This record gives sequence, structure tokens and C-alpha cells, in this order.
Amino acid sequence: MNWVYIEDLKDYVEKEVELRGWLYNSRFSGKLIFLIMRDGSGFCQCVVSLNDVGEEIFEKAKKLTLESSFIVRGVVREEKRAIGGYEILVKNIEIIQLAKDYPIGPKEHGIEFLMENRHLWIRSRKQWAIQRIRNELIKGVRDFFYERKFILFDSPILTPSACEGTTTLFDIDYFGEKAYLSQSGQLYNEIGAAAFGKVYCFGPTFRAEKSKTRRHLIEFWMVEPEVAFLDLQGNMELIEDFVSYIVQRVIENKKDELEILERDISKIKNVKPPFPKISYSDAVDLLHKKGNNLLWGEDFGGDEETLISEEYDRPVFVYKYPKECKAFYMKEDLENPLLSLSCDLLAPEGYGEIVGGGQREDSYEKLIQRMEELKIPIEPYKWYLELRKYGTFPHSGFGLGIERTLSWICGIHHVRETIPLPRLLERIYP
RNA sequence: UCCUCGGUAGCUCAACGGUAGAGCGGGUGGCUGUUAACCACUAGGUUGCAGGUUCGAAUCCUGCCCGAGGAGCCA
Repeated sequence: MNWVYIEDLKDYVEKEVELRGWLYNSRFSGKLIFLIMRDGSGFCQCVVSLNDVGEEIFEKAKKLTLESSFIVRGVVREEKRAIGGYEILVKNIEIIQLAKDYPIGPKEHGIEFLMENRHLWIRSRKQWAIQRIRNELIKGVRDFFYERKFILFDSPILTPSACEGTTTLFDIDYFGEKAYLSQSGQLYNEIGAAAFGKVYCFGPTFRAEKSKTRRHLIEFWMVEPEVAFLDLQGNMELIEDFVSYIVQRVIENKKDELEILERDISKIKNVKPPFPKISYSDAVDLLHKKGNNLLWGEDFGGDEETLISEEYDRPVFVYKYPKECKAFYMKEDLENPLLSLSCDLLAPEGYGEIVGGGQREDSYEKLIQRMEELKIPIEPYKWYLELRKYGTFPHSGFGLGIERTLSWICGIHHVRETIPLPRLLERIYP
């Protein structure tokens, strides 16, 4: 039999096909039944008419409960009224299993209930759309770097030392020694940049921060490029090209999914280079003008980020943060030793920081001095320092958080919906 | 860790000191173009747990448990 997927139905108009899937919803109308099947690739209305199929098959259709698995055969028809624009005129139905008491209904549910049932919630239409967009976003990430001849340089997940603060690491027993789950591939990437010029790593990262906000996950995915001989300005240009590419690609290829999410495309269609760029010091002035009384030298919180980003119709760079706000490996600004050659990218609409990056400190002496100031042990970073001994080179890179970027593109309020199975503070089920 | 809000039917909520109720979902019946379909009937409860105040507690008080939102930190 001609088993096809719902997303391909347009190629089978007026032909008889077989669909295999689950019952998403159904509506009865006397001698007519509308079954909404989902098969993973899409949603399709299957029309069962008593006069066409006879009593036996009609009764089967009537018995189907939410999320029952079944196979349906029938003729594909173009139908504007139906979801997706096509429907099946059913000839036969084969029930695989009748599901009993599926907990998630078509009406509203609370977040606690949905999170407890995440393994089932992921089947519903909005969640389906988000994950399809995630897939496109990730393909876009890989294609962008592949087309620009970056080399994929996977960094380890088990690490012996901290990359940033040590308070936010998960520690594990590594044959009697202490090891940690990676919270960034940044430092290892610099090995790759010296060997291959342009590299990126892309994988999960782990932060044991006790953060409980709509922008935080304990386990999240980050893509981190690192480029030899690139300065801060070049880094910002790479970031704006990259972010624009993935946003435009999602708009282009995932129209239906964005529509399911009721995303206002006009809010993201302007995401094209150049992005506005504002220095940290100018940003602080802007905040003061807007009534915020942040002191120079303090890092921005969510409120400050929103105040800055709401000034623009596309993501905005804030660059040259005070050294104290940033990690030890950020290069000092030679024009002002209080500043670092760092840059963050703030997404519009209150989605906050989606990129953090900058130029790295390439002076062996300055790096050692900075580590001593911050009381960071030298020994575990011996290899890192050696990169500055054997042909040091200016280099820059950044990290982009996939889930934050995805919630912004999708217009989803909380990052927990943008990863299939979110790990949150005190939630590791399902 | 701190601050704020919440926990009542399978789900979403109402009742705010005086007999626990609605919508959805479930069940039964009706309807040939439905779009979170609709109409009628029906089943469904130790009001998070423990104690206290009261003639009487879902409601007020105390403690605990669980959840949500936010802060700090970060992508």
C-alpha cells in the first residue's frame, strides 16, 4: 500500500494513500466524522462518511479516542477548509491501539501539569511547530559555518577545570578525581583556532546556577565559533551575519510553523546587517536617561537589557564592557585598561542576551597577570597559556544560546518550551 | 539563597466563616462540512499534609510539603 507522510500529501491529490499516525482530535456530525490525524510530519483531516464506508468502518472511526494509533486509507483531496489544505476521504481504517484517558485535552492546561506530562505535551501542535523550527535553526547554524569553511571542533563535555566561575559547575567523580560538566567549549576552541583557523563547537552545556527565570535552563545548547586573526569589530560583523542568516532562513523555510505559533513576522523580518552597536558606557548613559540608576561598572540585569533593546527594531550589540564584568580571558582594551574587548548581543522584545563574546587576551604576560589578580590556579590552564607561547595570535569568538535564540524567533515566552526535554532548577523529569 | 503568588473533580477555575459549583474532558443519546464543533442527559470530591481557633473551616492562624513568577548569576 502507498504509505505516505502528511507533509507530502500535495503530491498525491486524487490518489489513494495510506497514512499511519495518531488521533489528534475528532468531531462528530451524525453520519459524518472528522478525524484529525497527526503522523509526526503534520496534521490532516480524515473525513469518514457513513454512506461511503458502511457501518463497520464508521463504528471504528467513532470508537477512536484521543491519541489512539491507527492506519487510514483513502483518497487525497484539496480542501481549503481543512487543516493544511488537504484532506483524506476515508475508505478504510485499521485501529492499532485505542488509547484510554489521554490526559491532555484541547483546552488550556497549567504549566505544572504540562511539565509533568512533557513526554505527551511535545505531541501537541504548538510544541510540534517549535521543535520543527529548532531543527531548521540547527541546520542553519551548521550550514552557515560549513559554507564559510569553518571546521567543526567538538569540545569535551567532561572537563577537569572550570571555564568561568566555579560556583555554577556540576561536579562528578572521574575515577577518583574531580571533574565537571562543561559550561562552555570556549577555551578548547582556542586550541582549534590555532590549528584550523576558523572553528566552531556545538553541544550541550551545563550550569548548576540556581536560576529560575524564563531565560534559564540547567542544560542548554550553545554554538561557539572561534576565529584566528579576527578582532572585536570583525567578530561583531560575523555575529550579525550569522544571526541574520539563521533568522531569515527560519522565516523562509518555516512559514507554516511560525503561523501556528502566531508569531508576528514583522518583528523579526528586519533582522539584517548591520545591527546597532552601542558601547557599554553609552548604554549606561542611555539607561540613566531612561530613569534607570545603574552605576558604571555594574553588569546589566534583565531589566537593563530590556530597556536597551526596546530602543531598536533588531538585535543590538553592547560592546566594551568593564573588565570586571567579564571572564579572565577577555582581552583588555589597550585604549582603556578598565575595559575589555567584549560584546554581547541583546535580542529585542525582552528576550535578553543571546550572544556573548569578544576578543581573547593573546598576551601571555597579561593573561598570567589577570589570572593571578582573580586567584585562578595556573597549573590546570598550562595548555591554555601555551597557546600564547607558541605563535600567539589575535583571535575572537562568541557563544550563541540556541534556546534563547529560538524562543525569540518563535515568540515563545519561556525557554523551557524550546528544548524537547528541559532540565530546570529542581526538575529532571521526564 | 532571598522575595512574591498559588495548591478545590482527570484538566482550567469559582465559592473567601454557614448545604463544595461551572466549563472542558469521560460516559450515553442526537446531528452529512465540522474547525478548541454544537445540543441534551449523566457519572465524578478526605478542598496539598499536620495541628489550632470556632457552634460551624476550602475560607482564619501556625508549621511542613509541592508548584509558579522574579532577584542575584548567566546564553
